[in-house]
Amino acid sequence: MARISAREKLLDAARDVVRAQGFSATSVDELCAAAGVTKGAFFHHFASKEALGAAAADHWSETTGALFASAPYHAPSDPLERVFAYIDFRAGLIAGDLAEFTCLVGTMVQEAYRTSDAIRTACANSIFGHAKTLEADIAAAIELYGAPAGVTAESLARFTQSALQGGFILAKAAGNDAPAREAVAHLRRYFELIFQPGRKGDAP
Amino acid sequence: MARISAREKLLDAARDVVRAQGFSATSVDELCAAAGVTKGAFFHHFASKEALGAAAADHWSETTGALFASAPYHAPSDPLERVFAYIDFRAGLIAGDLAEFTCLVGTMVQEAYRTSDAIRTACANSIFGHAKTLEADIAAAIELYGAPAGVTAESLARFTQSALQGGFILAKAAGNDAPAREAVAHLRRYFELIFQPGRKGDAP
DNA sequence: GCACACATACCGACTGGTTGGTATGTGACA
DNA sequence: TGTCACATACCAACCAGTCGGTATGTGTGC
Repeated sequence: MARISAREKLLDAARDVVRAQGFSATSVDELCAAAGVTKGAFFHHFASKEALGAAAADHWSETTGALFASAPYHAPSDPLERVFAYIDFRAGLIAGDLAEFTCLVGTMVQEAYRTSDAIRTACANSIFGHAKTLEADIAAAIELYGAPAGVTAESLARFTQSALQGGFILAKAAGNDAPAREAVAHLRRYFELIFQPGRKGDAP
Repeated sequence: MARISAREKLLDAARDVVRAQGFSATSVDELCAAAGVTKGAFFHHFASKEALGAAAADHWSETTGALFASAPYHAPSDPLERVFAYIDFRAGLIAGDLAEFTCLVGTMVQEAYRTSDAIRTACANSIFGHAKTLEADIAAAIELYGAPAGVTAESLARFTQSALQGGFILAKAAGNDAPAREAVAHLRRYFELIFQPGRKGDAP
């Protein structure tokens, strides 16, 4: 029976509680209670609350990275199909409670971008690192099918994350997941229009 | 000499400090110091910190509402040109410090959507209310030029806000305004592709 | 195979400062 | 003279972080 370390339990608790309440509004005591560990354990593993925040962002990068790496959207042989499969996979993740499908690092970086460079950097690595995993497929799709002038794979990959993060904010405001689903649908249509056959003004 | 009331000063201070630090991380004392008023004045005007948050969101709706209402993007006679002029106007607002051009209510709703219904509602009214001001022009553009099946003015208006809010998050992560400008550029291209002449599959 | 030295993981009472909020006072103006 | 718009003083709860201590390994020399 593999026992879960206090560190792991705190990281998992941080993921859940921070997505529901935000980082600043969550106290160390609350985190410990949610994780079922003591304050001593907290400060044994993390030098400060800020360090826990940065570690939680790194942990998020690792767990979501593994989820996306093993996801089925990499299967199609056509790169453009893989991109659409990615978008559809993201749409499928939008289900259940808001705090379950929204983004930890998107939430944290809004609160801490100016007050904690450690957290800001860890969140930036998570978001832009994930965007980077899409670049190869998008670049191959552009190579194969062409794209309007000025469209680059890097920029397009980043925009997928902008659309998603923005959808999450509107979903939180609305109190339901509809705006997030809607944002993904528009994102998909944007890609369909960019790569539609017979679009004028560019060549593969 | 029109004296500015403590209430107004607190609302303005909240706008600036909350955009820089977040709502939870900002204390009432800090707000009072930034506004140059005492704690007595704070609780004379607001029943609680939460009430100040909701009032700040409402104040944001009013001031930004006035800014957009008097902006020059309403001038063109063609509705689609007005939509592009709006997008370009938004692009022009992205300048200077991150805390100066990012969105107060987008920041607040991420922190408070689950803990304060008053704040969540005020933020939702601000975001969706602003989106609503775009609907007439977008609907007229669809009427005039047609749009792909499934595209509605309401949904498209909301998506403009998703793209912007997401751009702000990535900008905060990056530490500069580039991702926000980039998001607006992609949003513009999406509209160009939706309304491009000769697109297949639909009629005006 | 066992004693010893040291390391890691954790515990929980405690502290000094901060928090949102309250109670009471005061000057200006109607 | 009353009431509105603030100011001052204060409080109990809570905050992040500390600290002395314990329990359980783990590698090493004999």
